[in-house]
Amino acid sequence: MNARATKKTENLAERIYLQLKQDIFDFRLMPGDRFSENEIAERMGVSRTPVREALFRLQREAYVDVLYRSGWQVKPFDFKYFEELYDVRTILECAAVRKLCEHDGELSKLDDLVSQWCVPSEQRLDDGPVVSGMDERFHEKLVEAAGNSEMARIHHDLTERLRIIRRLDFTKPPRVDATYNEHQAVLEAILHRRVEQAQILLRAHIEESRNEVRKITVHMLHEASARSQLHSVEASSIDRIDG
Amino acid sequence: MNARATKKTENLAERIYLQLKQDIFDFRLMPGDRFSENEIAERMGVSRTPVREALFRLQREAYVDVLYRSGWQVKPFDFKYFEELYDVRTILECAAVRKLCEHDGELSKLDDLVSQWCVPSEQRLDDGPVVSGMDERFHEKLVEAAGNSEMARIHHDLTERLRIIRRLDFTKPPRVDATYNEHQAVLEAILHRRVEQAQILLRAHIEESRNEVRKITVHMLHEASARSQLHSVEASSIDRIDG
DNA sequence: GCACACCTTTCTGTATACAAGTTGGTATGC
DNA sequence: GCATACCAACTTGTATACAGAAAGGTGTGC
Repeated sequence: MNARATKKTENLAERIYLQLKQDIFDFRLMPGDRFSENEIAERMGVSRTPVREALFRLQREAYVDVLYRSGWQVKPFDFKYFEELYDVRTILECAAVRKLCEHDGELSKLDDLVSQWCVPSEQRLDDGPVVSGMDERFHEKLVEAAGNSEMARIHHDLTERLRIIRRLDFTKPPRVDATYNEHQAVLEAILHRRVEQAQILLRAHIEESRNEVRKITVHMLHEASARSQLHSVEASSIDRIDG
Repeated sequence: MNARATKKTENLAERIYLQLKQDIFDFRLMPGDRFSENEIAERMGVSRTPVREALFRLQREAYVDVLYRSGWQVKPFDFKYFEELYDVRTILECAAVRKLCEHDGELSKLDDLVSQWCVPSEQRLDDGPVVSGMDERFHEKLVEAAGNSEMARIHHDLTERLRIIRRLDFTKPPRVDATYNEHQAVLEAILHRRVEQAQILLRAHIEESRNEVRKITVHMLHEASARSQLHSVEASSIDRIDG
């Protein structure tokens, strides 16, 4: 009877974790920002214990760093890091596509994706953030369909880590439309068991998204840099951003 | 001046973490075993705080599970899980080999590996555990040489998780010798930029190791099962082991 | 003898107290 | 005026105290 009564009280640490991650994603906590456990605890109205638990999780996921007895820091942006993540993502997804194409039985697992992406242009959605989320799910479902749950888990982790910059894609309608076309082409290639073609298409699709994000990120960070200099903040975070 | 004075006192939580992992690896903590934070804390002579930190890390690495307000449990063996890890490992290593073969410049990064593995048979080592460790490093260095540090990190995680069953390989001299031959063949194929051949050889090498471990694991777990039934322990952990 | 309810114990989740160390500012000596 | 040393405030790391919930044993009613 108390199954839904305890709907919210469970997992204080989890709540802090999600909140902090959202703060980082929304740039309320900027790359390079330093803060203490007490600050967070007071701001969230909890004790240090769940805050520390949340911070350790974020540290393990490479969002923050602990400075020995001298506070925490939001990890500065590192382009090389994101490039590498994109790279691994491509490798895993191409492997998933190969598994799917070489799979003997039906590919009914892909039905959902087909009905979502292979639609006439008038039925296509055009809301940037919505399509961005759909794009994430497309790639995740592709890997899940390959049947290796550990591969799917690792790919999911990559997706999480890339989200902070990936959602900068889909800010322009042409990218939304291109995404529909590219997903459709990939799905058709898989359904026709054309391994090489499907991999080439997928690789190209990810590469385009990556390039788009790369452009936007550079732009965005230059703006952030300008803001920082305006506020005469010490430029430590920006140094590393540009570096 | 106190740089080396604080050699050991640092990181109590880290120490507990390593100790617990070792306990799991050495089967002092058997799959399915249940325990509480207090038990560990008292046994290690510390408070619950660092124990909890260590347990959360182990939980994230899929070694243990927390049962809501009812203790912790060493994760039961799951063959499917290890099979999947092997699979992802193969995918990453094959991708690394491709990168290496398609790399334009010199492959001097592989010099260390060549000098270690491409030796006449009288210079080969034959101590099982030693070669097992060398084998781990061989595969890790192969991926590191590909130049993507995130890929290397993920591969390293896989290696860690697989170690508990992987070291069961190399218990017989023929496997040691075969490992030398196979590593040598892989390296030569890479140095000659034969992508396909290198991948096929590597895939076969991992597959052989996997099969060997599979056989030994089944044997070992049947023994554990027999022991458990002898002690008339409830068979929960063994059920999942065989299942 | 069986079933159900209560109660005690034990568990994790959270808050707080204490210890050890770093940092930055200030005061003092020159 | 500058450099150095000391001190106070603040930080994380660790230990302990408390709260709420789950589990298992025990006792009672039938």
